[in-house]
Amino acid sequence: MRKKVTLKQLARELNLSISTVSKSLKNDPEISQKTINRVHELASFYNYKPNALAVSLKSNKTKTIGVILPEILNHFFAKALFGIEKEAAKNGYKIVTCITNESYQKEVEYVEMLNYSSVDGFIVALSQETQVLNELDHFKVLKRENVPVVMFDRVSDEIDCDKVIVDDKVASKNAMQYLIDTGCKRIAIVTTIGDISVAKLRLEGAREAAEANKDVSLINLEVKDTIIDLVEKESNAIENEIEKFLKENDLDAVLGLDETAAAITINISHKLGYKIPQDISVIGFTDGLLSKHSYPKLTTVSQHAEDLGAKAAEILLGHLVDDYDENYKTATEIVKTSLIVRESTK
Amino acid sequence: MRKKVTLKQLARELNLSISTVSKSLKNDPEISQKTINRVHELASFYNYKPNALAVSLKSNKTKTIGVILPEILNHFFAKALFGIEKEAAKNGYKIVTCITNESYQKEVEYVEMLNYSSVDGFIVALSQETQVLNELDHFKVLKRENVPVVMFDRVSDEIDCDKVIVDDKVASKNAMQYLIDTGCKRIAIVTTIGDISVAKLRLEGAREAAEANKDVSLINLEVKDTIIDLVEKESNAIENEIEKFLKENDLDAVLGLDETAAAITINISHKLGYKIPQDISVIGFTDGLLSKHSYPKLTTVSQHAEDLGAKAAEILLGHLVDDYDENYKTATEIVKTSLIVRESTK
DNA sequence: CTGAAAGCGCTAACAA
DNA sequence: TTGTTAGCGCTTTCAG
Repeated sequence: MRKKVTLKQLARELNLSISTVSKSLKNDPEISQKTINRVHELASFYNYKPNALAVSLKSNKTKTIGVILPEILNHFFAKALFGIEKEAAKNGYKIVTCITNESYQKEVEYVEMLNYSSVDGFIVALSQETQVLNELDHFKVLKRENVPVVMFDRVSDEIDCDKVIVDDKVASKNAMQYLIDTGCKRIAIVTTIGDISVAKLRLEGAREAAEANKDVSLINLEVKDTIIDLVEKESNAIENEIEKFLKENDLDAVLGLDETAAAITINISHKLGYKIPQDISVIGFTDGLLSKHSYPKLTTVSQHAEDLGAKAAEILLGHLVDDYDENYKTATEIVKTSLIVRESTK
Repeated sequence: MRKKVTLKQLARELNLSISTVSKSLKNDPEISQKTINRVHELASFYNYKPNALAVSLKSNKTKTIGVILPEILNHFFAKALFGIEKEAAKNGYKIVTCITNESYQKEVEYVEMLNYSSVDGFIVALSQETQVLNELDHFKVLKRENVPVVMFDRVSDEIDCDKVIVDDKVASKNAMQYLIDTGCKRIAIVTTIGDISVAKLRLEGAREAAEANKDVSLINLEVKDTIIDLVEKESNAIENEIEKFLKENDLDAVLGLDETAAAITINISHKLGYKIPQDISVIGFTDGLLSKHSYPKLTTVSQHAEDLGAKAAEILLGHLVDDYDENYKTATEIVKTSLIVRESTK
């Protein structure tokens, strides 16, 4: 078993002191060029790399950011993670990812664990349960210890930190307006994620658009089920509920507040013999795989998840530089959504 | 800014030496119960947690495992990651995740970076490019340094390490046989992932099943496109190619070697007015979101990605215990697949 | 130009 | 029962 080479060993082989070797590796001008060359040569011969742990212990920086996500089996968060990872890698940072599975308890544990592993900062999207309980002390600790946090998508007003969100309300309003503009009058909202902050905003936006057009009626179905169940189960319960709802209501459009709701609506419509978009228009949220591979393809609100993740990472990394002002004022960045019109609307 | 409390501070406040405090925290029997109690009390008052970096530097263990995935915008890998994360968390391990985006270069960089961050071990699924180039020196380095590696799904014979795979050949054979058993005779194979190891195995399996039934004919379409493009683009090119293929060939079944291929086949069939499964049966691989939310729902080979990930983690963790035998013989674990019959087959 | 020494926070062998 | 010391690998100040 070959062990990793250390400064000490290089120093010994070169008959130099550890500190000289260390400085040489950094091309410190106070070291002679000749020595610097000798050191570099041997170092690259052994493929020397400084031990990251030791550097971190000394510098109190790990070049690691903790990412806490509620789910990963969800295109939106997967894509955001992708954006985060890309941005982090570009700047020589690693990410350590924890998935709370929408559990408050897990979230608390992970925040603690990562904090004690000395991550340099956090990127967080809150779990559903955390949002419902509105318990955020675990983040207040970070605040007190001055660990930078950036929240995205699932954020909380209780915590004063940088945030990156999507303007869900406007997005939803626009989507609704699009349906209205294309002649839809009896529009239903279908959601399977009623509990979380973004769904509430989306609902509000849709309401506003509907209320501004007096001949439009809005019907609301909230499928009571957690997000996790949806992904894990065959989810017939949800489908049945949506089927019943579609049969009982005479609709000409559905706005799904999440991708699954929209996808299921499309499939149930087929089953019931409704033509899309002739009989019924459908719009969804989150431009994921389901939207691209449904039939017909789904018109959808794209939240630009990757950009969102990248943006969150960018902001966090900005706080990780040396000369970071402790008393700076936090900001909330709003990433614009766009309505991607495909074939499920007129 | 409140800083984290250290042993030193506890020691000072208690008028004890650092080592006494350290031992007390571990309930070392050579320390008096009284002292132990005092220490514990103050420690929990300050919510003391040992600095993970220092512990790691000392012990040469980080309680972190490096996970290298080709993609994350892919249900299979996302699910595997979920399984890994769960298993790791259960054992007090963190994971640091890197996404190669199917690039060899990135894979090399990440392996190096994580190795020099002293992860305790690796869980890897090879990138497409790595498999095509068949360049695996970056893993041989790990072998030499005795860093445990477990590969899953996308593995290589060149590397002697534990592996967790799915029996793709058998799975594919069974899927094919199922089509044959339900009366299909003119069966096509559609794939968009021809380059990677698993696709080749799946193709082989399908061939074997077809050849064993002499009245069955097999037609093959390999859509030349990388996986990444598929996910990122609207991918009309692929759809057009599949559409042309379906029109030109008189088929009664399609076996998609990846989920996307199967999902697109279903949608194109709708477009062409073919009834599923009456006119054409479809089977896919990877029981992801698309399979559950297609219409009709897709009969699919489930690779049990979560179990696969969990298994890989379990094996790796087994090597991370103290008394690990250096010269143990590596093994390849095969996770059974199952055919989930839904509505896209007779 | 080079080296000795202290220290990051912790553990563990050894002394007292 | 408690404390001293050395050391994990590195950086950095200060001396030589």
